[in-house]
Amino acid sequence: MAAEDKRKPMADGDTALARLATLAPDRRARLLDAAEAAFAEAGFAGASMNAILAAAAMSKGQAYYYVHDKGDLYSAVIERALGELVGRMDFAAPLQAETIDLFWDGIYAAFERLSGALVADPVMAALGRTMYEGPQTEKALEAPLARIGRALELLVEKGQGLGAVRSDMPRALIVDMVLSAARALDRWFAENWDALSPEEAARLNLEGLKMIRAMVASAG
Amino acid sequence: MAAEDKRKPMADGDTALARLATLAPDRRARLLDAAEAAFAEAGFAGASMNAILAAAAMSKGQAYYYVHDKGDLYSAVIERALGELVGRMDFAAPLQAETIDLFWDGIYAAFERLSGALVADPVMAALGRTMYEGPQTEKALEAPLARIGRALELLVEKGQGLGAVRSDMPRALIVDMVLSAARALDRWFAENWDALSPEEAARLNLEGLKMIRAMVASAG
DNA sequence: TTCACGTTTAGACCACTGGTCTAAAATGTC
DNA sequence: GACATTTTAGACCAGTGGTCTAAACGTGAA
Repeated sequence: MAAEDKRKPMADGDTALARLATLAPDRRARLLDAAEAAFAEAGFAGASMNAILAAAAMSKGQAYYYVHDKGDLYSAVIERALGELVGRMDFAAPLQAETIDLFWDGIYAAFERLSGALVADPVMAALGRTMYEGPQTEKALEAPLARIGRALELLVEKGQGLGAVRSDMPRALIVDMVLSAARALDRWFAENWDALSPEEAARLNLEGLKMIRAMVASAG
Repeated sequence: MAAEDKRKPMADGDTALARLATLAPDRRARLLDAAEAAFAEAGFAGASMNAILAAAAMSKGQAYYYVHDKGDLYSAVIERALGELVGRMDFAAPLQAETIDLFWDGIYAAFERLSGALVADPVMAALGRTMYEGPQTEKALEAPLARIGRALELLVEKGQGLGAVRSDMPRALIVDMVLSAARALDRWFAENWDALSPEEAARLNLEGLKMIRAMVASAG
């Protein structure tokens, strides 16, 4: 607890995570797979480290050699999942758009791809719902979220440059509100998917994005 | 674990919560106060039941006689907090509004009151952030959230009647998106409050509400 | 006053949690 | 082969939410 303990606060965590990167890919995958399933099903706090390790056939000493914390493990899981997701979204088109309409169309397409991926992969969707769990996850998510935030911020910046997105509000606030509304939309879809005809689902998805657009579009 | 154990699944919980209602008000308050502080500081999972009971000077047997669960205790805390909050908001004006402008003005005023209350009471704000923690809280929140959802739904219904709110999307979805965006707005305020001048804060608050309005307003 | 009976309280106890630690095993390196 | 470093195993620890038994308390009848 002494101040001196904090001289290199992240040293242990860093070396541990660095080791994780060098772990044989199959063992690494076994660990992350087991953790991902557990977190998705029970949330961060609800998932049992012991159960994860048992499922991954990994001893405690081994695991805590490659990971400093339950939080570290969680970060690694999220980071991997996030990598797959943003890869699927592909924001190249809207980022290079030269008109407001092309900008929005590109975004519609990217979010449609994301939504499709989440609907097709309920584990990933559940994992995403985990991310607002509380102080413990919040800390573990700093790094991964910063990355996705930067990506979205780039998008908002581009939109502001085109005059598509309002410039009279802090960019970070706009990013937050868009993310939140988008997640609400997605959660609603996840919950009501079975009761929707494909056409209705498509219409609501597009219309939901238009609502978000209306929220952030520059006035006039 | 046998099926027969579930014949009356909520009986115990119900009787326990019913007993809590009859507990002497001061002891009840002592318990709920301690729990509220703990949940606000550490989240649902992070808060220690033992610590709460110690702070409330209450034995384990006593507590679990009045409450079936940690979740039950959490529900009780949220319910009490929610009661105070909705009391402060007062939606009478917008619910009786006869023009679109009056409707929105009433809502602006109510949300301004809410925002003020949350800013003035950081414990309450932290408690609110707790509510998306995961499967465990979600279950405990069903009852309290249903109540607030019904209130907001009434509001949306009124808005649709006036033509202020779009009617081409499921009402539940609109409610979800509004709640999410509003919470994002509020969280952003909580985090950036210190860096804001009062005038800027007021402007952003109003403008943020207008963004939400733009999102749900009927087209044209 | 004494007894009986339902309600309420105390806290020892339980299985399990995430995390630490030591000692052994494995793996280089000369 | 000998030595040092990296890696693994799992007993162990304090603390968790929750259960359970036994005592304390209150109350009305005899």
